[in-house]
Amino acid sequence: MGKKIVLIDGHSILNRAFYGLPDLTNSEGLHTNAVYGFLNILFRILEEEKPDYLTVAFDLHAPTFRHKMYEAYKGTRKPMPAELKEQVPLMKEVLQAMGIAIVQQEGYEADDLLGTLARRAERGGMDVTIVSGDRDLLQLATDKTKIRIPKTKGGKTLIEDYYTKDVIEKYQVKPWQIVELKALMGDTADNIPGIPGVGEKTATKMIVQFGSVANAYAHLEEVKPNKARESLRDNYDKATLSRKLAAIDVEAPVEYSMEDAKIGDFYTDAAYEIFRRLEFKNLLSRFSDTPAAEVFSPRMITEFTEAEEIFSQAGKASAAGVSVLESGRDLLGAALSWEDNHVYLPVQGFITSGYLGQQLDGLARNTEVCSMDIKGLLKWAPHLTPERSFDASIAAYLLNPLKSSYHYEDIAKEFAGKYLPSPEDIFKAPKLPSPEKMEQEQAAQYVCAAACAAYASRGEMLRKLEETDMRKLYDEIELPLAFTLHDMEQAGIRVEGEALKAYGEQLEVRIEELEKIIHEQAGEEFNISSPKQLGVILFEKLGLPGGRKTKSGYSTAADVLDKLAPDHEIVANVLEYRQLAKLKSTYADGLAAFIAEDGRIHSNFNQTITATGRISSTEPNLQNIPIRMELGRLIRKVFVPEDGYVFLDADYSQIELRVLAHLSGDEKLIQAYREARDIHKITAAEVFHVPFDEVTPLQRRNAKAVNFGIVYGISSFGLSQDLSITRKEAAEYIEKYFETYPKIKGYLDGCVAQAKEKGYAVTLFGRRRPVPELSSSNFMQRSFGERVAMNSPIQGTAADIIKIAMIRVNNRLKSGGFSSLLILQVHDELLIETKREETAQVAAILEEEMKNAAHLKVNLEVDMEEGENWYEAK
DNA sequence: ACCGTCACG
DNA sequence: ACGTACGTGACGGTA
Repeated sequence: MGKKIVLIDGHSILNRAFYGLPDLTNSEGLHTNAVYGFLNILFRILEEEKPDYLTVAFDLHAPTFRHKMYEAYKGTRKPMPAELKEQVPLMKEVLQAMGIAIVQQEGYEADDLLGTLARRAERGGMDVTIVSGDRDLLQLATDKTKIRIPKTKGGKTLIEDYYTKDVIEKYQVKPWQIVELKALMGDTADNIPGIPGVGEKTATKMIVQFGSVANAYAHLEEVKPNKARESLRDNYDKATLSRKLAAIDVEAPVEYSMEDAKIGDFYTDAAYEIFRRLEFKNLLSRFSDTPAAEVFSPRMITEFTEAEEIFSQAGKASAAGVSVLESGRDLLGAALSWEDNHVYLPVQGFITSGYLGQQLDGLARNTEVCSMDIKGLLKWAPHLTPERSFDASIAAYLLNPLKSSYHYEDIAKEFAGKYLPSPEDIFKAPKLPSPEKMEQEQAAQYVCAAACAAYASRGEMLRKLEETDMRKLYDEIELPLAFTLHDMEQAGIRVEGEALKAYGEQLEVRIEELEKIIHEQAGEEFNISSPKQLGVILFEKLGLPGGRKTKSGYSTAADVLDKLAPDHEIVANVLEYRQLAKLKSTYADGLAAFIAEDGRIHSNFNQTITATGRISSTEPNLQNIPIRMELGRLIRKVFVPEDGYVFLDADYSQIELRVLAHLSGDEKLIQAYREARDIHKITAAEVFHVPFDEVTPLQRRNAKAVNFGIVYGISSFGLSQDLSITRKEAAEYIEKYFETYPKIKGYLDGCVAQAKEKGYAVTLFGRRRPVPELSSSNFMQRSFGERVAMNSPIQGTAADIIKIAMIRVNNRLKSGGFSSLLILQVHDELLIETKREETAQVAAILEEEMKNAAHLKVNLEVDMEEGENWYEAK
């Protein structure tokens, strides 16, 4: 069988990959999406083709003959974005490290190199595959040379293949005639002029009829239609030049040795090193002999006396990794990892979950317990303390809060240089099996690896936290907070299931009514919940003026429909239907599904999700329970305290604006808060130059929107959208605002400048958020980065402050022997289920700790309510 | 799995 | 010219 060579058009594929993939950066901020996409396409091609030889061709930057020629014709190629430009040398470096031949030559474009090498290889009896995103290359197709064109469609890469017959099928001409086609129709992307007035259709007809441009001129009188004939006659020079521009040189004097192109082992040390630097972790797994082979077989402990001995041994270490395997409410086993010891203790016989918990609690008397998830561990070992714990996920989150997940194998690799087997490696499956189905050997490896990762990464992570000035943030806020969040999750919140059900049924009645009315008004039945179908009904059948568009059709978002409400009665009904459907599905039915056997909902509070330092709530989300609309707000009546208890709810008054006053040091804003009056009204009075008492409600509303805008990273467009005013007016408001509070602008600009310089934004307590978007050449991305740089310190500082308050409130309730429980946090609000007799004391503690969580240049004010349910307490 | 929508701060 | 406000999570529909 003949040998096979794959030739790749380097720039073209890099380009495709760049525009086809979202922006990726490694933690140094280096853009890597194009390189990553290129490699994925490369590996796919190699798997499919299994070639013997491989070469990648690049253009050199020096102007070539053909470039010069089309510069003469308005050379309007867009400059390469900086994010792509920096990846070109990187790509070459990667290829070199993988031992892949690169060909590039002064005076020749990649096309010419590819064409020349393809012909040479074919003459040598080889099968040839050329990979490019550029259809120009189709002229090189033969029966032995296949052109492959990758296309990204909806995230998937489809590859179109062309031999001679495929080109004929698609373009009705032979491959070499593509040149003739281009000579006539031109190619704007390549700045080939072509013949004016001749497009694809006419050109194809002519070439099918005459075979070539030269022959068309030879039979000029037969050319039809008349217009094309005249244009052809008048533009002989253009045709000749265009043909020259379109033709790929297949006889370039390329210096090239087939020997260098022979495929060897890509998975070299150098390649490994560079993949690691670029953080291509799923490509790293292709390295068969990587240290990922570090498989350890944990010692299995099944005898009670052995277990005793193990805990005694581990207790002598200064630190030990701990991880548990659980299923629902059961503990299945625990792993310990310290120094060179890896043990797994399945729950069985005398080794009960209670025993393991006790031992783990005991371990923490002298040993620092290192875990990937301290909050989760607390379920089994409730007496752990922040003083003797380490949480690797939280540390990793602080060091880079932008990651979407914190897997133990990534953390071990990054911070301990350890290559631990991932769950996929261990279970040889793409997804983690359910705990009860795990083989015990594999379960042991898995749980032990997690324990090992936490233990082994501890030193380096703490060092990095010191280095980044976040050690205090970690020690005094984040780690203690995990304990507070654990308490809150355990506490849960009582929900009246029956009342919730009744609420849902009430909604259902009205939903069915509305459905009938809407279908009647539309004149047909359709799914109102489908934006697609709704769009067709509203904008096509009923002919309403369709405004904004989305990727998949008309936008039917509430703000769009609001504007259409006067045009047709159906719109208001749709809006009401939407509102009710949301309440029913997400809240009435949604929440009911989460009521546990104790009659309470135990939400998860996640500490390692948000970019800014806020916590998030899931399964269910209790941080977005309706309040703005009365109908939704009623749901809060089903959230009730235990008998003999009441709710105390306290929220910070405009904490973000107060933080802004502090961070900016603007005396005027600080003064406004010292006067403790209505801040939006004061702002309105100042911005609109009217006496305080004459501020109209509209002026106050506008001022309030500006205040919000400032916190979000102001833009005139955003403000204009919010207030339904012109951009110009919005810009004027902003300008007046900056005049009113002169230090704010300087502060915000400083935030951007600092984030640009350092690469991250910082809160008052040292929390960092990287802002890689700031170095983007894309206007939209960069603007986003600027807003983020302005918003993150404000939102993040507010998050830091309420976290401090939570920890202190919770600790005081516990140490003070109170029965009251902190049960919810909603960003600027805390909810306590308070024993009636303790109400006054708890209220005092809550207020005191919230107000004193931070001492800013303005006081932190707290509004507090008491109630028999959450509706009343807010 | 992704989009559009909408609930909250 | 570009086309957005910052931060989340859950749902139903659609591919």
